[in-house]
Amino acid sequence: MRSSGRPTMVDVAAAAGVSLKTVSRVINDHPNVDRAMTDRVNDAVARLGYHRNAVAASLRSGSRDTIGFVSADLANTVYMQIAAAMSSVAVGRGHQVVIASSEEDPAAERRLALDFCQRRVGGLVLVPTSSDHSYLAPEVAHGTPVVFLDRPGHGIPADSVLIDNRGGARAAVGELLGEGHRRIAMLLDSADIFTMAERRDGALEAFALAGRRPDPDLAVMGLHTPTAAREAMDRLLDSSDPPTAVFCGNNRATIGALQAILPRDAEVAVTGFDDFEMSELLPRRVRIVAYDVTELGALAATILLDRIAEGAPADGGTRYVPTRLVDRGGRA
Amino acid sequence: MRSSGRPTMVDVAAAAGVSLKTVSRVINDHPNVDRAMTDRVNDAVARLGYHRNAVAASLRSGSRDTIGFVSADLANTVYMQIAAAMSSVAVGRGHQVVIASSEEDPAAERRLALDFCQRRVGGLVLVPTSSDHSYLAPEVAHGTPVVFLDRPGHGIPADSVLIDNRGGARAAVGELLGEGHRRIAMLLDSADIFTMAERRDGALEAFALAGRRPDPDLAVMGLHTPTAAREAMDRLLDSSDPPTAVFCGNNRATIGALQAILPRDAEVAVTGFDDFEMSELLPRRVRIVAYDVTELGALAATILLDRIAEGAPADGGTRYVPTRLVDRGGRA
DNA sequence: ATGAAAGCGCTAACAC
DNA sequence: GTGTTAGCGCTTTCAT
Repeated sequence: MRSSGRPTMVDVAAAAGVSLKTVSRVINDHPNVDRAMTDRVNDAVARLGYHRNAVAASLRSGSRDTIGFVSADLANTVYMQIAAAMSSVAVGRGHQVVIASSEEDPAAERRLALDFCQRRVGGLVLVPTSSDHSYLAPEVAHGTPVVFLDRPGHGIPADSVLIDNRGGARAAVGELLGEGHRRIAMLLDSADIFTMAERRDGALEAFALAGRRPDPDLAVMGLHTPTAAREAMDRLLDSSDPPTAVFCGNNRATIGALQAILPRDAEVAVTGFDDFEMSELLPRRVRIVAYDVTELGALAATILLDRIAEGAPADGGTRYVPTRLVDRGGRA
Repeated sequence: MRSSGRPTMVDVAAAAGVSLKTVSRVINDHPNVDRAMTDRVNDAVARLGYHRNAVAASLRSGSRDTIGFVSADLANTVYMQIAAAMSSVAVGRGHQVVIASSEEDPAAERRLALDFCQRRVGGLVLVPTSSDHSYLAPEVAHGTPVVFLDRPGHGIPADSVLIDNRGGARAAVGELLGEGHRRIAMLLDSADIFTMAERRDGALEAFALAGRRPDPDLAVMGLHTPTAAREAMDRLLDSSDPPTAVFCGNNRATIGALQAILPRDAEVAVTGFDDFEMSELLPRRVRIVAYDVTELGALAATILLDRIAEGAPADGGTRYVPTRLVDRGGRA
């Protein structure tokens, strides 16, 4: 073995008295290697404590068995669950997942995505923060497929995996309207966020289908935190003509609304988008527009791995993960 | 540019009419490069759409700016939060994080950890599943530091970052005893799990400090799911002499216990280890032994990156993340 | 301040 | 079935 560092295939070959190529064949489980040779090589490997250098291998072979996941916000448990689901699928197919978070910063997204490309990932899953992904065009052209997750991307051919935001919101608000609710509050984050705009539009579709118009005073947008949602809900409840129901655009809004509603035991039907841990333990009935987060991640990973395997460019197709309206809480 | 594939530094050098080395210097922001040269190179880079190949660079330089995280169970939101915190710290220090999950399978842990080493990660953070990590001894000896997270590892020099399980449990049960509770149930997972054994021992210490003995009939172990915990709690509540308080060893146990307690509105003081999303919305007071999950991940990443930076082997030290007893719920 | 040559550790061609 | 040779794309001497 060379004086410094770990043993290499050359060292193993020397120790086993065979050629470098034979060692490579044994290490990579190639067929057509003589049994005796294999044993001699394996002996030397064990003796020297040899481990294959995957970096060198992938440089030479051009193999790229890593996929990069650029989340928009890893603090959000939903994206972490997605990352976990992706990792599970990827590892099962001989890949691994590298994660990073743009923290909703377009510049960071770009930096991280291009950095992954420099490291020669086999493909990228992106939760878009920027509105233009043409900076990735050269990478896609050179064979790095991209899958957009949760939000659509722009400027490159890529697949997308989205939630059926519109349908979920339409079903939720539709059910409230069907039950006779007329004063339905809406607590939403900014409409600049794709999912929020979609959910709002779905809710409006439900009003239209019921032949009704939403009361603009009951719709509050730009709520980014549970606290903001709680304060908005408090104001609505304190008004002279409070809502009888509320539709919350994401789980932060739902949490905030409940923080306002529960202490005063207000009679408001609560429906929210996004399920959350422990929702079943809530002290009152809450309806949730739920979807299979694991499916979202697994689907994105599967599509990406298929693209990598087939070496074909993305066709720009969009897959929607369905939602369903479920009952939570109310058991206490 | 060569016929196939992406442009390389050689292509850029030819296009700019400079040497390969000059290109390398410009790309890597070396000082002492003439302004005119820099411009010519940058021109060629832009024209050819050149991107650095980080795989080739790290093969030659031996740099290793990735850290591997082998979680025991990525479906567990706590480990996902930890991964997110690690990624955040690592990216801030020019590294990236690769994640994988052993799913509590020692063989998988070994396979994943060694696979990361083949890919020449700069270091490993491991949530141990196996009880012997000597399989990593050659890697550690060759300069790959290891940090154990949440559970101690064995057989190699490595740092550890653990929660103060014992102290947290002692404080929680101690407070219940101090309030006069004498029939305190304990719902725990298997004692084979390090954290469970520690939490149980901490609870027993509290009893000892109070000069009391726990009732063995009230201690249920091996509860792996919320459902199992709920059934156990139901049985205890149905018994002739039910407990007046319960200490739950993890958040799954807490959830199960609440699922039993809330519907029947039983008068049982609930204390549980591990905080969870939405715990503040619970319809009754619940005390939680909480800790800063982000700190746990950030600490592990920081220690590992320091080891990598200093090139020094681990000293086998253990850092404890403190716990604190907090009040949750009871606002409704 | 710049360049020429060597080589990181491995796999892909091609011989034999 | 096995060995020889070349070279992946870059960084690192060392020379100029």
